Amino acid sequence: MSAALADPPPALLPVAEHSIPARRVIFRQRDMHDVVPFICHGWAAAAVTLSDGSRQILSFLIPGDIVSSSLLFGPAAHCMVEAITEVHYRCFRREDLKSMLLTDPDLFDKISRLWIDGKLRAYDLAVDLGRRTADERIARLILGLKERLTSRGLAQGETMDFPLRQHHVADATGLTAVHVSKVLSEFRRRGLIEINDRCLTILKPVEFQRIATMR
Amino acid sequence: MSAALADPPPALLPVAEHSIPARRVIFRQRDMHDVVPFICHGWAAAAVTLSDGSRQILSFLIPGDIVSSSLLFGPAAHCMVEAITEVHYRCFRREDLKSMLLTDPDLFDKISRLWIDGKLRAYDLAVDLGRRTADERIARLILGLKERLTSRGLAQGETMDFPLRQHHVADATGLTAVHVSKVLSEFRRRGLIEINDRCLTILKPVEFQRIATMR
DNA sequence: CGCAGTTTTGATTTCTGTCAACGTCTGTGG
DNA sequence: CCACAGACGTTGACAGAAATCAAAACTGCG
Repeated sequence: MSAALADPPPALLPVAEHSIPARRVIFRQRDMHDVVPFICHGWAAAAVTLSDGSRQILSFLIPGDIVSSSLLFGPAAHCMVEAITEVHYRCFRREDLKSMLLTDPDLFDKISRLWIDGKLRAYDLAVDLGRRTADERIARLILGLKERLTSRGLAQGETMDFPLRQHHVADATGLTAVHVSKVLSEFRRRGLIEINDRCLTILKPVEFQRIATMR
Repeated sequence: MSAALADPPPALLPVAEHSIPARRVIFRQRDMHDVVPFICHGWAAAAVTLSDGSRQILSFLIPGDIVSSSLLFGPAAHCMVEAITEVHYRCFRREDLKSMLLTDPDLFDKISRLWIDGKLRAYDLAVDLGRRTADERIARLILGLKERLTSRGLAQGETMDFPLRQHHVADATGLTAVHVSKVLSEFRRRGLIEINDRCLTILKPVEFQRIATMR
């Protein structure tokens, strides 16, 4: 189960709410903020862009996620965030959160959990990118998303929303969109998964899981 | 400059000091601890091992590093730590650190800095593994280590201790030891670096830097 | 000395990227 | 309602990067 601040502390009032259309950048790598934004609706991606234009997506953000958890501690976001679908998010003042943090040990634990989870996911990503094949990476991405969605009550059994384009999958797995297309086609051909209408269903959970955990 | 707790808070006394010989595991992925260990001498590696035996090194630990920064918040280390050289480290009680954390805002900032740095390095690693070639990854690993050593006064100009075996470099960069050997040979042949006696010197800093930042 | 761990080198294979062409879908404006 | 443009997805031929395999030399050490 992944930690999330699905219910922000009731004493805390958002200072702003925003709505952003799909494919729009929410904020850039060098931006500074004194607010901490939480996603309440839609999907986004946190990414880094290299000077040759290639991108690495570090994490997909779904409802309940902090947009950039380093904003909890300082004004630097450190990565670019882009809306995938239409996104609604709410901002809280960092100063408010910080002072609550020091007085409310419960909130402190919640935030620590959030941080540790984020770091573990960053490490998992590194392991995937460093040591796994294209098939494994893609299967693991899908299963990881499904697990996170499930833990927030946002999945329906083996079916889940899947608004990602193949280039998102490519940018997240360190592959090219062309290769992602080939791997997904092969998954479909083998009857492992099905993608219709921006929804993904895992048809053979056991076999699919095996691909993700080959090593 | 990378954050480090080179000088632990003076009021805090280590509850234990240890010395571990080279190549010995300091602790395992599933171990639980109520102490937070800091390296005071030697190099170690934090790694994850997959079931087929392949490993991904997530970070090299040098003097001043917390052995596993997730230990600040909970008893789970989440990865294996192995000594590369002989290592000396000191342990502090998590409970002591935690209660100081809530009273001493200065320490709080220091620790936040440490966390953010750790996470940024995890993200950098993911970007390197996902989007860069073997040459770039190896050059960046070397330069990253040099920078961290320099910021702690542990490097001598363009020369630094380099106790890593080629398999360490391979495990950290997602490559094989064979390929690392070929790339390092090529670097040497081009007169970019020199490795003698477990010491590495960057002979052409500008050119070497360029390899690391090609994209 | 002998042994285990390391490094080097070359031949070959596998995986993934690149390039290019084409088909589909979606939303927009006439 | 249709035409069109841009984004997206698919496919095949080919190229390139790194892995794998194998053998041999080197290193440090009990």
